[in-house]
Amino acid sequence: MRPYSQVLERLRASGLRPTRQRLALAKLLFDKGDRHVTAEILHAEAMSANIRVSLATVYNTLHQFTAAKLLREIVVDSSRSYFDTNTDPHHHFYFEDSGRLADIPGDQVVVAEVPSPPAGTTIESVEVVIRLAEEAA
Amino acid sequence: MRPYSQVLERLRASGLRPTRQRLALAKLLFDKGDRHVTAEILHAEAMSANIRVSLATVYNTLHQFTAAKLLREIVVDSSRSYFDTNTDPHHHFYFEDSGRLADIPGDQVVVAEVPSPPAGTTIESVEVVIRLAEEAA
DNA sequence: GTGTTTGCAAAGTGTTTGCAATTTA
DNA sequence: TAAATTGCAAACACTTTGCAAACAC
Repeated sequence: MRPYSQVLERLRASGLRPTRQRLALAKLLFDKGDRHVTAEILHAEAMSANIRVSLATVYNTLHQFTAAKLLREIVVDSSRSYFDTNTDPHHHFYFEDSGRLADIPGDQVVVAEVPSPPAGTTIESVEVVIRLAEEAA
Repeated sequence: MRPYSQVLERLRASGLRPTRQRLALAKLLFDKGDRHVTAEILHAEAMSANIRVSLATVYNTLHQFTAAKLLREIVVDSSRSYFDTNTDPHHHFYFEDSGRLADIPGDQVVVAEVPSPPAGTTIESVEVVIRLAEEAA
């Protein structure tokens, strides 16, 4: 977890001014434990919390937070971007029917034998996504 | 590898008429070994091969082939869809700078300890993507 | 002939951008 | 007050859709 109190210093360290919008979005993101949000979800939450923020600013903020390593972007759906408040290396369940994303807890997935990267490249990340269908087999 | 010769029967089995466009696209896809294409790439290839196909038909065909299990869709980039002619379970390197996708050969990645799926769900697939940055560390 | 498929152009969706007005330091 | 940030609307890239013409069986 990344307490909201750390956010202010993190923003400063990244040269991001702690504006009303950024602080409010940070509060929504980091006050409730680990979360997976899309821009649209976060914008809707801000609206219901009576925070006036444009969708464009939500997009900007999500990307700035990602650059500041407060968030991690997760690619599971070619039509939407997800952002994860848990930036530690870990993996995901993706519920295909509902579009929900969930962390796979702890070390429940282990990738053994990671291959060495092709010459001239470096491994940025190793991501495991387990796609799930709702309903039993 | 899935020889082109099997395609015709596969199409019939899926209730897809072997039209000029579908056969030509199948030839492009399956005659050259394992491939990773986007709709735009395949359309461009068809154009240079003097095959008259609209982009809309390329999209339709890619989805129909995917439904017929001749292709597998790979999600690595939230702005483009990739299709893989290798439908066997396997994993991928993704070259973030160039947008290229490559199979990780054989058993060079092993996911040990796949967690059991949450109640009421079935595992559809386990996908590993190793994201690569070009240039050495 | 009948139902399927195609191609086009228009519509759709999620995301980004240009720029004037506003806010922060 | 200088520089950063916001909000809006327009622009964007990729993908899907509606429908008449062309095609497969």
